[in-house]
Amino acid sequence: MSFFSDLGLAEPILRALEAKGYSDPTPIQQQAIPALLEGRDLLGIAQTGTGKTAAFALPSLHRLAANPIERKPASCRMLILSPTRELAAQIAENIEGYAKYLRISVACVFGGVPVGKQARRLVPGIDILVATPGRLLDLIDQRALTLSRTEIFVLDEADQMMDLGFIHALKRVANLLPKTRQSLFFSATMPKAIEDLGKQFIVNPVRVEVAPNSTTAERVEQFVTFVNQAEKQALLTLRIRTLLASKEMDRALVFTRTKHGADRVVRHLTSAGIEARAIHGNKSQAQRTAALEAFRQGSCPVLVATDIAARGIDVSGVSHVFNFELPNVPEQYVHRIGRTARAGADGIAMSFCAPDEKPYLKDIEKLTRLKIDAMPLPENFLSEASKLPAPSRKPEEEQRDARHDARAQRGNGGRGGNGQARGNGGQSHGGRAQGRDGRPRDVSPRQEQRDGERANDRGPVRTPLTDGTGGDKPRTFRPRGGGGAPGVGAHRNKVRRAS
DNA sequence: AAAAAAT
Repeated sequence: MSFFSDLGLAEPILRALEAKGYSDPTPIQQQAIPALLEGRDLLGIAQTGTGKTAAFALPSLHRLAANPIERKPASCRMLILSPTRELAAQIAENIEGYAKYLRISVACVFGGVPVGKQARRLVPGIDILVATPGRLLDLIDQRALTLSRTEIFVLDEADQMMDLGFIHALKRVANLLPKTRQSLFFSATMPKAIEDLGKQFIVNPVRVEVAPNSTTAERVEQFVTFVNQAEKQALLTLRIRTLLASKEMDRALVFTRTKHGADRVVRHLTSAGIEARAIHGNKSQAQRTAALEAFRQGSCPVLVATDIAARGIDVSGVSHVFNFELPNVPEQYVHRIGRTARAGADGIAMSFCAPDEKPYLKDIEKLTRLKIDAMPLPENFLSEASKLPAPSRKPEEEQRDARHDARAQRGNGGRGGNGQARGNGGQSHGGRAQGRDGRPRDVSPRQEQRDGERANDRGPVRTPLTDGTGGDKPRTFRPRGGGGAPGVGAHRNKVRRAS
């Protein structure tokens, strides 16, 4: 059983595989395809890069093509749900390739782009629909789609889809599906609680497990460097610069904990002359698509991402994954480093661990049953770090944020929003710019600027990065709660939360 | 606590 041709798939499917150069099924495909051809439900546990998509797409294509019932308007015969737009697009693209020689139509719907074209595509009905949950329900509510004739339901990244933020939408979708259907759940990790929850949606599934629960991708070499949060940026810049210079690095994916953090890292790298782009949920869909495309094409060697890109995203030549911050859900670590060492290639994962992240590292090592080797800081770290330039600012974005804050503070005052753009620099709003307690609100200055001012107030600041030699960018290192104005930080948080 | 996902 080591060829696709032994698995009983229809000839046009085999031809498409041949055209792609695939002849041997991966282990998960060997196990899943026969069961799925029989119409069984399936719980698939497999690391990414093991051929998950083909494992469910090939037998489903076979079954759909073998039973060519009349296409009904505004319906789909097979529905695949994905947690991110990029992953949905990638799945659809792969399936289109496998369906090349079949009369099977494939569509993909997700948010962030106009809905009209997507809705029109569904009018005559579609065979295979790949979707993210929000837009799918939107189309259903618009009567552009019904799930009453769906024969096959696939949940990719099932554990994430059953997370709190998704479970509601998932339950709605599940309720709209016919009772008799084939259901497939796939996930790289499958914690027990999630598996139990999933059993509500599947019936007597075949369980296919390729790697033991939560084991780390094996060919990824993993390291951890213990470093203060304030020094991480310099460390990342220097590491990437060295790896690029020595041609050891093809593409690097850098994960941050927050969307803001991703933008910050990009600014630092860019100002150090390293081309980098960010992808996260606050970017427009156009920006997200462009960033991923530039990364894929190779015109941009560094992609900085939130966990939006942790799962499934398949880009060849990702030689390095950096965890700028450690994920606090250990499973997420396995997903992240699975972006490298794909399809037989090697990969290196370098994690930065600040003192307060050590518990997360423990969790990760426990889950992967692996002790991650420590990699020391470069010998010349301090002196090299002090030579790095200050990051560039992003004025438009700052202004937009500031305006947004101000508007939120004023309440929804119709279209008064452009007042601030003209002239008086915002200060004249003082009368209204007050917190709820009536005290004047600190509207404009950014935290970095405050840091700078404070540094000047205090005279020379000894920092871990500059050796106290006073580089062009003083990096202040302020112990929490120490020094003056402890209320400022909390106040700022309050303001930001109001937006 | 953060991120993702509809407008």
